[in-house]
Amino acid sequence: MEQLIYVVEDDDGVCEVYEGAFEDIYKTEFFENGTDFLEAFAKKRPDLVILDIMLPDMDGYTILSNIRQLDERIPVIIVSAKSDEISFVKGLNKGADDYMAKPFSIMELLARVKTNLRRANLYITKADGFFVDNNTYKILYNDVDLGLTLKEFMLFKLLISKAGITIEREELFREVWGESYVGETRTIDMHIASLREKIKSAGGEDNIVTVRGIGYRYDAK
Amino acid sequence: MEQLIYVVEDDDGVCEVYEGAFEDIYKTEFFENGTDFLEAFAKKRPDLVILDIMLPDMDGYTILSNIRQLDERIPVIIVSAKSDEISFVKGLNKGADDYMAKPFSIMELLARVKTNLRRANLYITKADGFFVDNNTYKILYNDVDLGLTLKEFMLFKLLISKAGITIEREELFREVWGESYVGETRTIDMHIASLREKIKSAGGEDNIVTVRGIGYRYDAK
DNA sequence: TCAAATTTTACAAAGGCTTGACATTTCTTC
DNA sequence: GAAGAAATGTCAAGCCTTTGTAAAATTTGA
Repeated sequence: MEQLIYVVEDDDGVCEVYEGAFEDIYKTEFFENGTDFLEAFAKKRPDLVILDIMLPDMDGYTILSNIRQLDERIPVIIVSAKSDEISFVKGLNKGADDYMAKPFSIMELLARVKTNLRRANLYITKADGFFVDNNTYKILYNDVDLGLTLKEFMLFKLLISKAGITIEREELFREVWGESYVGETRTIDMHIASLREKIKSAGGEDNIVTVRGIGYRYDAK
Repeated sequence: MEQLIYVVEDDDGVCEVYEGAFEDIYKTEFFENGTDFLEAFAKKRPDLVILDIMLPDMDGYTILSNIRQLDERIPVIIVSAKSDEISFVKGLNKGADDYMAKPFSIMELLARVKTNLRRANLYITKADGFFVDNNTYKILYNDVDLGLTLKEFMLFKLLISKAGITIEREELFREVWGESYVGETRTIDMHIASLREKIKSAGGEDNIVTVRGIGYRYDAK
């Protein structure tokens, strides 16, 4: 699943360097100022933010505070034009996860991004508005808890994790129930039904497709 | 609560620098070699580890693997004598949380330590009104002693230390009782029950969540 | 030995899962 | 296009598993 990174940076040259380094690995969106960024952030959360402290319209620390108000966990890497240790400490106090002083090697930035994503994604995967939280065994749709039972959770997680791929009944049964399918009861259908029901209740579309004769598939939007 | 840092570093000069920087902020213990460190680590877990890759007796990566086997989450910052990017990547893949190439400013190390502790503390909430005292084996809620027995203490400490993460019954059993779960008696449930009871008596909310089919989880407020 | 802690037993209470009957849809065949 | 067959959707009842709780039995430590 491709991960999304927001970069807040007003220097075009730097942006180009980032773009070259990140393409093919992450999806990136660039923002020249804090206003645009915060607007986008409110609409759609990225997996990580790279934030330049020096911006035309807004103090980077203000942006950081805003981010942290909306989201405690999204990793934020602060980038500063000078190795100003005071601002570094300030950033950390405001909830930054990492800090890099320009100039730095793009390899190092890539590595830091990777580390921070790894940490954040250790237990949470997200797709298409759904958050699969393996810590709590909950799946949220736009922050609404679907209230799934364990079997439903495992079933939906499996479907989402193989989005776009049809999973045979036999495989669903084996993965979720740990047995091979006996092919006569309506057990799977029932769980699919209640899944669809709960997704709809939470305001989501029914993206679970029945593939007659084979099984089910989750289709991303 | 003062946080404990283990530093594995064989260069005395470097150790002195660390000591000067860390005193008054963190409690530090220094180890000259991997053997001593691992022995101490097995006995008492620090809140963070600073690990030099070049050691007399043992490869730093071996130590890292050992740490990760015992604990998934304790932040480990790798320190390397040369800016060798290959070993950097190797460290990250083996589960390091951060990396610093010598020479670096001590301020930067301090900052990294702080960042990593902050991040780790997102998951390990020793706050939330509860104070876990490992010396007296007491847990206080708003200065009120819960009066826990040893098993209750270990159980609750484990739950709190992984706040937000569901712990399987099997793991609870293994961590607290040191055996694998045989799954027939109500032992764990009993202790959970008395924990809930004692927390309530001390005026706390019941933040221990039952995850049916899996285990229990402590949810921060 | 006594008291506290821990474990076990037994039963109650929830909650979730499965099942079977029947309805509906889709596919096949003529 | 119609009829039959096969697969899937739906419903509600009952069963089974898991968890909560009380009390008794056992162990542990002073």
